[in-house]
Amino acid sequence: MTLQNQPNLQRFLDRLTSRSVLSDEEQEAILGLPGLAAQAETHRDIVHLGEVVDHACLLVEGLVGRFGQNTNGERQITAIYISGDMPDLHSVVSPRATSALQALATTTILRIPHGALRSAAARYPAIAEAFWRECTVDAAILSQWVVNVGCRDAKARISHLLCELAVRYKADVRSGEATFLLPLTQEHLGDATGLTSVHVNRTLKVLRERGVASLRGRSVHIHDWDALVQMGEFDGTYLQADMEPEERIRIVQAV
Amino acid sequence: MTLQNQPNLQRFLDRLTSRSVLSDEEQEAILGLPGLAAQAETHRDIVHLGEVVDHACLLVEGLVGRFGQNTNGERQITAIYISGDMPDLHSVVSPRATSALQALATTTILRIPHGALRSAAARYPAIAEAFWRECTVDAAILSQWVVNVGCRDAKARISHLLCELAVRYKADVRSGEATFLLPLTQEHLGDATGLTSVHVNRTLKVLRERGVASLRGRSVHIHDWDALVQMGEFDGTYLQADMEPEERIRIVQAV
DNA sequence: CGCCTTCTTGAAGGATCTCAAGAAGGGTGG
DNA sequence: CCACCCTTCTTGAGATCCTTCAAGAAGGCG
Repeated sequence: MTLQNQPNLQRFLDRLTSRSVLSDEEQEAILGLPGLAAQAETHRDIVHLGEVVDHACLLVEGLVGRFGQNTNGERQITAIYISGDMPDLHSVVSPRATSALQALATTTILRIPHGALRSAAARYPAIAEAFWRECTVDAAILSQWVVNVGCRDAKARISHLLCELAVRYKADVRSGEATFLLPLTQEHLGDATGLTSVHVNRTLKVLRERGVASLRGRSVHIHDWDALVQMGEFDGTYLQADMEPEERIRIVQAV
Repeated sequence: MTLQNQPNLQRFLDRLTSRSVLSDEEQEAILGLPGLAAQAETHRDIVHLGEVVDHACLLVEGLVGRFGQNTNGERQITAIYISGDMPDLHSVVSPRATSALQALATTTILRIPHGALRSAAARYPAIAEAFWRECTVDAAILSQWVVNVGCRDAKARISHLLCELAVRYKADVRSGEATFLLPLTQEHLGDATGLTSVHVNRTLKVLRERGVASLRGRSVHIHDWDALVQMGEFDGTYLQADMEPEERIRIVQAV
C-alpha cells in the first residue's frame, strides 16, 4: 500500500516543500506516511459537520468544497480544494469538524491517520512547522474569500475565483491564454461566490462576450489573462505560490 | 518589563489553556515571554499589507480589524479581534502579511518577538501545538464569515456578528439580556458585513424596534438573546469557546 | 460654544433574486 | 446508433434588497 501511495504523497510533499524547507530525512517521513484510498461521488460528504475525525484527507484527484449552511438550506462554499491539497490538515490539532467537506466531482482521497501525521510532526518539528504553515495559507485564502463575497460585484467575484484557481492549478498564463479542467457546475460557482446559478450564468455570458474567459463543458478557457485579473481585482500574493527557493522558510533547526 | 506584562500574558495564556492542555512549566514559558507595549489610534495600521514582521501582536485593550481591499478603495473587514486575541499569531510561521491589521478603536498591543515565540514553541512542542490550534480556530471563524456575507441578508449578518462577539466577549446571556462594550462605528459594522453604513443603520433600527438588540454609544445591549440567535442563524460551536476541561486537547507527550 | 464625526432618514436607482419554461448536453439502455 | 431521461444551461420578466446621493440631527470633544 505504501508503494502505490508514493506518487500521491509526492504531490503532497511537493506542496509542502514549495513553502517550507524539509531535509531528506523529513521528506522520507512524509513519503512514508500510510494512507487508505477512498472514492467519493459528487454531492457526497467526505467529512460531516460536527464529526470527530481520526484522519486527514489528501485530495488525490477531483474537487472538494468546504460547505457552510443557512437555516434556509442555502449552501455556501467557503473553500475549494484541488488535487494535492489537504482540506482538513487542521483536524490534526482540531479533530471536531466545524464545517462539512463535500465532493464537487468524482473524487479520490487518501485518508491519512492522525496518529501517523502526529508522530511525524512530533519526531520532526520542521514537519509540524510545515503543517502549521499550510494552515496559515488556507486561512489567508479564506480571508480573501470574505473580501470576494463581501465587496465585489458578480463579474469581479467570478473572475477572482477563476484567477485563484488558475494560479493554484499552475496554469501557464504567460501567453495570456490558458485552459484548465474545472468540473464545477454553475450552481457550484454560485455557492462559492454567494450568487444564484442564474446570475452566474448571466455573468459568465458577459465574460464570454467580452472575450475574457469562457466555461465549456468541464473546463475553463481563459482568453485574456490580464483582462481577467483586472476584472477580478486579482493579486495572487496571498496564495504564496511560486515562492523562490530562497524565500521558503524554516524556523526549526535541523535535528 | 516582564513583570508588568504578566497580567496581559496571563490573558493570552488563559486563551491558550481554554482549548489546549499545557503543563505548569509550559505555562511559565508563556508568562515569561518578553513584550513591548504599544498604542495605536483608530484607523492606524498595526501591520501593513505585505509587511514582513518579526513579532506578533497580543491585543491587550481595544479592537483590531483584519482588512481586505477593493481596487475601488472599498474596505472589507475579514476578522475582528478583541482583547486577549493574537491577531497575527500565524506570522510566526508566515511572516509576510497577506492582509493589513488596523485599530478599530484606541488599542493597546504587546509586540512579542517571533524569536521568543519560536524558542518557546521549539522547546515545548505542546506550545507549538497550542499556537497551531489557535490558528485553526481563527480559520474556522473566517469560514463562518464567508457564510455570513455570502448567504445571509442584512438582518441576519448583523445579528450573527453580534452573537459571535457576545460569545467571544463571554457576555453572560443566560438571562436573555446582556450588555458589552463594542466601540465600533456603523461604518465599521458595514465593512465587516459587506453592507453600506446607511443600510447598517436601517437594519439596526429594525433590530431595535423588534426589541432584539440595540447599539447605543459604544456598547451593545442585547434584549432578547434567543431572538438574536434565531435572527442571525447563530450556532456558536465553531468558536470552540467554553470547552469543558476534559474536551481540551493535547497531542504531544509531556517532555 | 463650535467643530467634526457619526447617526438618521428620504427618495430614486441598480444589482441581484425569484419564478418560470424551454434548450442543450451527457449518460444509459435498448 | 438512436431514443430517452435527467441534469445543467439559458433566457425573460417582474420583484426585492441594498446602494447611492443628499441633507439634516445628534453626539462627543476641545
